[in-house]
Amino acid sequence: MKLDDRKWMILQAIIDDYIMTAVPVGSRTLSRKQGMGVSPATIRNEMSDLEELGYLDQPHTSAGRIPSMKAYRLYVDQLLKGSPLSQQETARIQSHLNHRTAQMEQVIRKAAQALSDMTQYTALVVAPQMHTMRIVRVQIVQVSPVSALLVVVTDAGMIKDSVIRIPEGLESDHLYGISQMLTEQLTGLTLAEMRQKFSEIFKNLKEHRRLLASVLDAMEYRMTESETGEMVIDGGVNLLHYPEYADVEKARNFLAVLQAKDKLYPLLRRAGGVEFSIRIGPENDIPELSECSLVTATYKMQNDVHGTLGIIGPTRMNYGRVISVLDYISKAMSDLLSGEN
Amino acid sequence: MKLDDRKWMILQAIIDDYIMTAVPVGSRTLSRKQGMGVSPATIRNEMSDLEELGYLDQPHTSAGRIPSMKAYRLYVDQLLKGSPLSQQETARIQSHLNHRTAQMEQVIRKAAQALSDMTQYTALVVAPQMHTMRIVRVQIVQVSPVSALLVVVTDAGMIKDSVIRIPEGLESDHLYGISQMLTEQLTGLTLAEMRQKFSEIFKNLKEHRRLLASVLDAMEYRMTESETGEMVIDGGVNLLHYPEYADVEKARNFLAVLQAKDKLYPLLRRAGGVEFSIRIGPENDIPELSECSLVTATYKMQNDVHGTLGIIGPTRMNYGRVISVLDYISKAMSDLLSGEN
DNA sequence: GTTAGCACTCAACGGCATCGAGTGCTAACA
DNA sequence: TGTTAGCACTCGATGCCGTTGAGTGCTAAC
Repeated sequence: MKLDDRKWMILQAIIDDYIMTAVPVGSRTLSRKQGMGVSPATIRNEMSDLEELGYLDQPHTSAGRIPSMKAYRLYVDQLLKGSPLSQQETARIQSHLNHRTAQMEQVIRKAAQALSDMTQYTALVVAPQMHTMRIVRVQIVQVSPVSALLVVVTDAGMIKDSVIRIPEGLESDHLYGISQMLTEQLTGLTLAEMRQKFSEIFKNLKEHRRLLASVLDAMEYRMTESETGEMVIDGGVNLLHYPEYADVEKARNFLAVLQAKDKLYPLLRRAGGVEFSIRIGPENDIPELSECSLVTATYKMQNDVHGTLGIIGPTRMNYGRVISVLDYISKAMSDLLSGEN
Repeated sequence: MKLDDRKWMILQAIIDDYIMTAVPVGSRTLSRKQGMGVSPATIRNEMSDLEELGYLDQPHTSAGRIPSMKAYRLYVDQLLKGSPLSQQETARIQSHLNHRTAQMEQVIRKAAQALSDMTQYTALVVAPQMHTMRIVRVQIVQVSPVSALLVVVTDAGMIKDSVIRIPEGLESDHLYGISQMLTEQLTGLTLAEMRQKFSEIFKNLKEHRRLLASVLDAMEYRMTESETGEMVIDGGVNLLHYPEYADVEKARNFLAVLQAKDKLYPLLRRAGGVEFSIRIGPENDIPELSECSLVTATYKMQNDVHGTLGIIGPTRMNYGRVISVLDYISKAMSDLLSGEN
């Protein structure tokens, strides 16, 4: 049996309808739709075929049909034209993003807000992985007799700072000097390379060991922490609007998964690099999310460094819109982040 | 009619029971409890009195009684001894807090986690208000030819940084000098005073106007932003465990309120300063939270600067435990934050 | 190949009886 | 006078139908 034009049109109509209503769609409802010049009976025959082909499921005998995962797959692979956003919509996104967003963290947070606001699903945004970046500048700023702020700037224009404890009695000018030295020594190195370099520095330098140990410690911590640390989730509550989560139990489980960022993180990471990735239902490996789909896109910073942003929603999500929004926002983020910093 | 000892004991028992089970408690259930040496009939009489006195409500004729707001008020005012935490519990809190928490923001975030983890309710923590603090140090660190990191340290030991745009062609040493000047000029000033000082500086100084404008702009922004910006909420999902939120509608509304930080913020602020504040049901002014109670405590930084932390839970929350946990964590935070920074 | 007709299925809904925890009242008791 | 046993009553919760209606599959006619 082949998926001819009419079958394809009917399948498409079923998916569209189900995305809108979350209610199994029956032959009669479908035939009443304009443009569908056939009787319910005909549609029933086609539906029966589509079910046999694996594109439709039937919750129970006397209910309508719902699209199967296979149908969604086909749908997103073939059907998507990603209609461009209206001017009002792009303006709305810009109003989210344009408000004082210079810092990485803010860009990420605002982007997540924009995403969840525009799609009404749940948004995820992760920062680029630190350890692929190279150090460009290191600066230690004294903030009290015993503590300082360590500022590290990477080639992607990312700024990370951490409070470190310093030995008492160090002068501000001294720290400035050490900063210069560190910048000189570490420029161009990645995390892994940096660690090695540090043991060299340790060997050659007798002074300031405690200070340098603090610095190394903080740098390593910040760089690895960002593995799961720099993920922002927004609009988790949005999904509670959909009938799929009319049951509190389900809602709670879903929100609990969002809480466990360390489980979510690899999911986003894995999708990194590709422009778009769509995982429908069980295609994502978290069992609690087997009734959700995850759509991700990539944004870029300088030097080919990239991060990921994504949307989690019910499998019957509005893929077309989600892709349009992701597309627009990822580009907007890239612009913000790779512009002159 | 007076609230004699037996009435008081019965009321107490009802509240305790209701806190545990969320089910209206009846005379028979109560009489079966050990230590209650009277028959259900007697208890019924007492209950009837207590209802007349306004301490008990009856959802409907043939249900048990539930404590009224007035009862909770009495309960928390008189009954609370705040039993100290067990060693396991304090250890668990410490494991939340001790992990690399030097930075203000982290302390706040971790404290919120600890709070929600230990109580299983929803935790709120707000940072101290910036504008009560005084500037101790200002430092501008170049991070690229056109941008710099502005670091401001306050007398409470709080560190704020923001990326600012700087005119091209400025040298690192130059920025260092300007930082020194700014530190000198601004030390000891609050936000309001600072603004004035700046116009003075502007008058006397012809150079670097664009840079200084950026600095002022960023400082003002950061200081006012922190009004609602520095609030962390954790464990919003926790409340979905309680039968009060078995309805998704209610759950969603609750979570939506948490989203609107700007509404929550004044609530926490208002309670600032007092060691403990307990607002039961409608005593907090947010209608959506009229079935919740808010318990807050205060933590201190250096120089009498203080922030607030609090718990939101159902009115039938375990006040005793909540107070114990708040007490412990607020003290732990104070220790962390007012220690040598 | 399409459509009308028809018997069949099954979740959803509403009515109805039952159950049981709880109450208030009264009368007996210490 | 306070306490308790007994009893009729209330009312939400639960479970059991019967009905309804959207939907299906099959068959026969167009």
